[in-house]
Amino acid sequence: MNEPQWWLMKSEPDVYSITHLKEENETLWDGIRNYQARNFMRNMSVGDKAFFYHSNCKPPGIVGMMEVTKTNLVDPTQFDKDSKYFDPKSNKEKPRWDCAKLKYICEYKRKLSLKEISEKFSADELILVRKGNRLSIIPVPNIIAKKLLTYLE
DNA sequence: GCCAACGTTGGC
DNA sequence: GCCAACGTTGGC
Repeated sequence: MNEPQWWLMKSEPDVYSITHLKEENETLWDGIRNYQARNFMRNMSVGDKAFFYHSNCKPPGIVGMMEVTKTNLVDPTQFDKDSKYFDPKSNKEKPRWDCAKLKYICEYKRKLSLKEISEKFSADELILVRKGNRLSIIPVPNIIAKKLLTYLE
């Protein structure tokens, strides 16, 4: 059994927050329309862990933990004409976008803000703190994940 | 295949 | 609202 890989997954709390996930227990992480982020998601394995990051809010930061429960799922929103994620260039024979299913693990008592993360990590260590980073899904090396956890627990 | 224009993300 | 950093698009 390999050690689970860690990820950092961003969501705007106005759209989907850790509270929503807690209520649902499990969610399809759909709407990813960036190829790099999609490719990262394709590399996820069941049992992997992810930090839930609230973006575009004050302050942005890590608020909880999730676990990957299913992978290689077709993102249904690409075929939904009423969805903002509808993609006319995709087709059911060869779907362009897929997603994973994530399960709620916990919400941290205290948010670890981007500011704190920036103070504790260098840009080399963590993609998240690199200026201009816009990826909504980021792999987190295990050693970095462990360091993050020491500030969260 | 190059590259300029344009769009998006997201912190500030 | 600004802007940096990319990704995407489309003309050539």
